[in-house]
Amino acid sequence: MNIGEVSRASGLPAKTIRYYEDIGLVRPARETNGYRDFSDQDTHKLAFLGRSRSLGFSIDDCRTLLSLYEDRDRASSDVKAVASEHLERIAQKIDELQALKFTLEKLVTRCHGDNRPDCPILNDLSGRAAPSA
Amino acid sequence: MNIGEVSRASGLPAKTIRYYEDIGLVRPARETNGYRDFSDQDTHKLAFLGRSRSLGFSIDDCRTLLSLYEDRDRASSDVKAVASEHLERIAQKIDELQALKFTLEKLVTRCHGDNRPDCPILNDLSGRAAPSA
DNA sequence: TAATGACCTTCTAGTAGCTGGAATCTGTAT
DNA sequence: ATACAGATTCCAGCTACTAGAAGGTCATTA
Repeated sequence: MNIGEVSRASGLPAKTIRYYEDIGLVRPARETNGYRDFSDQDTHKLAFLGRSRSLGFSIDDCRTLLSLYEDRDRASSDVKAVASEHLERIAQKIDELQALKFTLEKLVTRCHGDNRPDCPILNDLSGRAAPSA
Repeated sequence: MNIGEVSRASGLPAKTIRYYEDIGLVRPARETNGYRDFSDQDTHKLAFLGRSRSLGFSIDDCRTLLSLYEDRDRASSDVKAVASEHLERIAQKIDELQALKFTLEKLVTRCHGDNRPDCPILNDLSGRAAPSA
């Protein structure tokens, strides 16, 4: 399979697939003309990567997951550990963003948003008002 | 004021302050020995930047906010617009992350996490199970 | 005076994960 | 023959810093 087909099949841009080869996530064969020749397994691997990335796993996590996936003797606890840590980071990120959102909402609400220059948002940023978070 | 003092005063690492000069956010004077010489205004500006960045504004937003801050005739509606858009992006990011979290939680819960190789997480990633999101 | 150590300078390169673009080759259809 | 799609490589750029190297400056101490 040429890269274009694999791209359509996996939903990943060709550039991304080449990049994944660059960093050693896939190793497609080559045809005599130099074109990459992807096996079904390569394609499957790329779909796996696409799904993992879409769930927010880092490339490094993906590497680990992929090697666990290919290890028929892995323990599911190893997989669970990777996913749990990732989940933990996401939960933390959500908390941070929610705190930001809360602060920004207060500031935006307090700003009347008209033609006058007086602005609680700038006052906060400049440290001239008690910070809201 | 030397960069070290300003760093302590603003809470920003010296490296970051130099970087901010590089990209034109501050333009401190120079002493004869080549050291940067920060005015109170520079320091204030850096504190403004630090607070803005801590609220998650992009450098580009910071640039805008800073110019609005320094424009005594600005309309507060301009500031509010920048902040509202930022808020919007944050809210959207939170939504995305919550969807991820939901999916991952389901997967992690379904995985028993023991010594056996069978793993619903890998099954999902490999596309062998109906995706959970 | 010399040495030490803290502080400052500039420069380059690296981080994550691609993405865009240029220059060039291959394959297919007209 | 020509056009055009699709393939190749390589280099640069994106965000917002951060690490590190090589070296100059300042203040204190022996």
